[in-house]
Amino acid sequence: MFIRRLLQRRLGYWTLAELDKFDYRLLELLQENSRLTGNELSAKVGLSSAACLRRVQRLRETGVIERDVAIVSPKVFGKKMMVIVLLTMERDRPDRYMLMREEFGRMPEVVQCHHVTGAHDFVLRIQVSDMEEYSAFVDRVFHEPYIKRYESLAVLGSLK
Amino acid sequence: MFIRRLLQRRLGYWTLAELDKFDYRLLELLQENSRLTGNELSAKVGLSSAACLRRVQRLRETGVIERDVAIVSPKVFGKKMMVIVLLTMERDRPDRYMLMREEFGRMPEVVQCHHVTGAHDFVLRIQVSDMEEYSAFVDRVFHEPYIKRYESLAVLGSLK
DNA sequence: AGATTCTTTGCGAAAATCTCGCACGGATTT
DNA sequence: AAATCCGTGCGAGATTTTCGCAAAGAATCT
Repeated sequence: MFIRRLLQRRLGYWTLAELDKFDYRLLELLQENSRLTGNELSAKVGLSSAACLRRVQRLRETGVIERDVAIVSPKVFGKKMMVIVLLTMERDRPDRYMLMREEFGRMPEVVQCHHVTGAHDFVLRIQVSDMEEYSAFVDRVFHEPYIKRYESLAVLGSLK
Repeated sequence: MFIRRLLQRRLGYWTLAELDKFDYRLLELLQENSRLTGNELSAKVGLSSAACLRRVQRLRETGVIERDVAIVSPKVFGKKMMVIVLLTMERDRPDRYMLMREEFGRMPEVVQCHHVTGAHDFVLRIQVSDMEEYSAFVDRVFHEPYIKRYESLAVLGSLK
């Protein structure tokens, strides 16, 4: 177990080798439910409560656990409609890519944004309340000269 | 505020009308960081710590907050590669849709699965460690008679 | 309007949970 | 073999959450 600290100190961040089976088990559990208490973790992992919490604490500090979030039922925000958009940009404006990403990051409708290879450039996941809102969004965002084409896929149902 | 409990009792679950601005603010905050303490929430929301926690407790009980999860850096699990797949199925096998969804649900590589309208039928988000693993996944899953076409978009970078 | 009922709030005590120092034991280095 | 470096469990102390209670606000009823 000596490796842990050593590598952490030298590299300043974690690499795979430093996590043992306990860490993986903890991550697995917390990924499913981050509100498990020290005692609950202890029972499932086989370490004392304190040991579990210390490990979790370090996983957080070192960025292995990036953050903890509450998953809110989408219905609540009335954003019942989800759309996946395949976006193709004009090839002559590569400088636009970074700007686009930043802009997408600030738009509340954009739940996810992936920059991809292949026939398209971006895959966006959009969450809106209805078609009207989506339509407005499209007009506002996608009718730009450097956007060549966009394809909207309305989501009928999702898993995970 | 009387509406809250009333509807809750009658319907057994929450509807939009029952959430006030405080609830929305709390949800907004917890969606970003679910580890905020009562005092921190109190300061940002303008209610007492106890009131905040009581509300959050209820949001959880009633399913408005579905669950809390830790977000683990994908690098940690060695799943460094993300691929988005646009899947088109043969039109004559609508019965396959449900089965597919269930199967995707059980595959650990499939992080997300959306059933969509339009030119494609499914949009999958796949997380694997390398091209080799992805290749194996494709061979195993996509080479089925009822799958007409699939398009893989490798993710270069993501937001959110 | 006024009385009644139901709900939420803030406060503060009690319970639960987390953090931290400490001594011990196993592993690695010298 | 001695010294050093973790990680562990234990337990005290700190922090956080839960809960009961009285008071205040709304909604409902007369």
